[in-house]
Amino acid sequence: MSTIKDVAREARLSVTTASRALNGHGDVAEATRAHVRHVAAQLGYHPNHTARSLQGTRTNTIGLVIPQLLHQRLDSFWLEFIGGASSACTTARLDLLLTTGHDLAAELGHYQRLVRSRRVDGAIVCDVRVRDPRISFLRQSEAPFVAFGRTLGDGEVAWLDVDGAAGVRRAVEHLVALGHRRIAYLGTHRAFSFSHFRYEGYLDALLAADLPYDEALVLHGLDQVSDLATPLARLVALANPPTALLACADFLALSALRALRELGCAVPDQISLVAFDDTPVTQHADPPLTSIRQDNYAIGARLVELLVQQLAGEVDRSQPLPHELIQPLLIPRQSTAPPRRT
Amino acid sequence: MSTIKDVAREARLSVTTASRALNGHGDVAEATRAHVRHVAAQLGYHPNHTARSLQGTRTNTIGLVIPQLLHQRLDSFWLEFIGGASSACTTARLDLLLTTGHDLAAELGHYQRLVRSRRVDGAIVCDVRVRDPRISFLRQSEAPFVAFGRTLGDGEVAWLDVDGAAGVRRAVEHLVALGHRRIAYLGTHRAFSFSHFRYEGYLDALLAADLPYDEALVLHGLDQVSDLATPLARLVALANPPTALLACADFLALSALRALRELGCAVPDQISLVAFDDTPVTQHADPPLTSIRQDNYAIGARLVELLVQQLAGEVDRSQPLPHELIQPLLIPRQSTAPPRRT
DNA sequence: GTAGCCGTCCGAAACGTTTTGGATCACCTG
DNA sequence: CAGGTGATCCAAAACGTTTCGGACGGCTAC
Repeated sequence: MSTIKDVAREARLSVTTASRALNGHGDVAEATRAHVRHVAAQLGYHPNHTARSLQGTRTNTIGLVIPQLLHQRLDSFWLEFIGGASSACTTARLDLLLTTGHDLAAELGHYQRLVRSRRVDGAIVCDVRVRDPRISFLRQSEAPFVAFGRTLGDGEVAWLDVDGAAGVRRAVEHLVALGHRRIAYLGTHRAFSFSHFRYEGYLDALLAADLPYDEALVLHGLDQVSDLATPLARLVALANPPTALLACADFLALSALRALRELGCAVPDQISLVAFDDTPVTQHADPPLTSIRQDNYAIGARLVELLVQQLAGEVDRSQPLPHELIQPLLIPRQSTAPPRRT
Repeated sequence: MSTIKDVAREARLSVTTASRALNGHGDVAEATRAHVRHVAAQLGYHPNHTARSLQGTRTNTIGLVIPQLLHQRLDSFWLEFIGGASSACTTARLDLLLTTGHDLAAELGHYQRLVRSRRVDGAIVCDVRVRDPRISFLRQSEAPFVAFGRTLGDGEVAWLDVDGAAGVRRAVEHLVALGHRRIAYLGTHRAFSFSHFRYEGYLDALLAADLPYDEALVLHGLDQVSDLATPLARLVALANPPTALLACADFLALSALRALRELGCAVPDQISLVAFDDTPVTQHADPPLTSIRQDNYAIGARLVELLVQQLAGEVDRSQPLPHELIQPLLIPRQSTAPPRRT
């Protein structure tokens, strides 16, 4: 493989001039530049990226660590997200270093490795927790980063988030408009930031619709491997059972759908069901689920753009870090209907 | 950020000794090593990865370029694949550079950039074409790489592939065992290597089962945006219509399912349907689809392992490059049944 | 004619490591 | 006591690039 020294020697010029010629600097004669270009092309010269990174102090790489997805096959979120991020990286002439971690500690470890060894110029953190050690670390090490999701009390952070509370409010309004007054909530672990805000949206919406809060209608801490049959059976067996179910993640909605089917509880005839995350699986479910949609591709792309801005704007530390709240969309489908008259 | 010079100065030693102490070389006294370690820890020293890469001649990075997925949301293949690759990278102490390309030319461009600028030590090529310019390039530039899929006539290449022909043969045998004799085939563009081999499996299986080949039953060149309603209507309207449909990709199966429903053609009562790629969507479809399963996570991981072996085995160019053929599994579900007696 | 300037070029340093090829010294061996 | 042997350390080169601070010569302006 040829280096710039080869080019310089072959062109009978100094390495400096060869470099400056190829990089379009002004202080080299046009004829010389053309000559250098020609020689470089002929030799098949391409600058060594590593050497460039060492000399400059930019690696032109950003890091993304995502959770290990074994149990999350349903979720097309990540692929769309990655597609958007990667595509935005290409337009910004960056490369994306992708890593997976099987838990939060592993993810933290990866961010530490990437940042400390100067492997990346910046990072994107997703699946943000209410208190997030990855964010604490990145803040403290002063590495540029953008979070997908808000934390609580981790200080000033650049973030982009979907307005989960608003999404849930819209879902509740939709159900209330159909005539529902007993709306159950299926929540994931509230350490996840998205879960926290979606639940807040639920509480807000109840208040706004003047509906009473009933602890019996709220389930927390559910995940991919949770058994929903038992708690749902209990819900349905209540003296005053819910007429609608709001699941704060698509996999919960699908589990719920299956459990309800087994309970002989027809959707939407006996109970309505709303899902968050408008993934293909919820669309192709039977019945297709009413759900709350966000543009995952755009989210990934936008996060990269925010990071790029942060990387470019060298000195304006005085500027406040950007925050962006995206509005999700309610997509009504066949899983919601007016409640049965009793 | 501290460098090894800082460590050396602080420890009152030469840079050489500091380096050798930290890297576990034998020619440094244990007391010295402990001291250096202590100083390094105290200073929060972490070696600069870029500098290391420049000095060694390894970047410890491998490149993966995947197709832009906008129309392919259904496909959980890529996420599982990436998960496996990324996880294997972590265990091999490598990083994964992920890029997307919106077409073959763009993908080629990315491989060229990555390899020429020495950005990566090796690469993985997927979605292999029957003749593949990316593979031609990588071969010619002598970059280590592994292909997911076989090419035709691109010369000696390290590859791993799923035995698509065998998968299709099993599907046909399954249908034949149920009593089907008129089996239609829905194929994607045959430039894709997987498509090529799956179609060959179809032809083989017909021969083995002593069934006649009927051109009218075969559709080629279908993709995500193809209209299946028209060709399927034509199929169903044949004087001697097929009793079973074999789709060589999951998205084709789902499109077919929808089209058949619109045609009022019940699955599996009037026509059986088999899908390739046992993705969640096919499992949750109505009815759940009989399909051919491959372990995408394992495939991604194994590809990385093969690449790592190639990167490690410096000199044994004499050894033949590895080839691995994985056997997929037929998962019978409710979309296949014996043909209706006429 | 000299000072200043512009256009063009270049040597050397720098980025942060690792590795090469000794140097030094104490100790042992015969 | 001379020579050999280890153990421990180090200065300098190397990886491939960009940039800093000139150098050189010809031209213009006074």
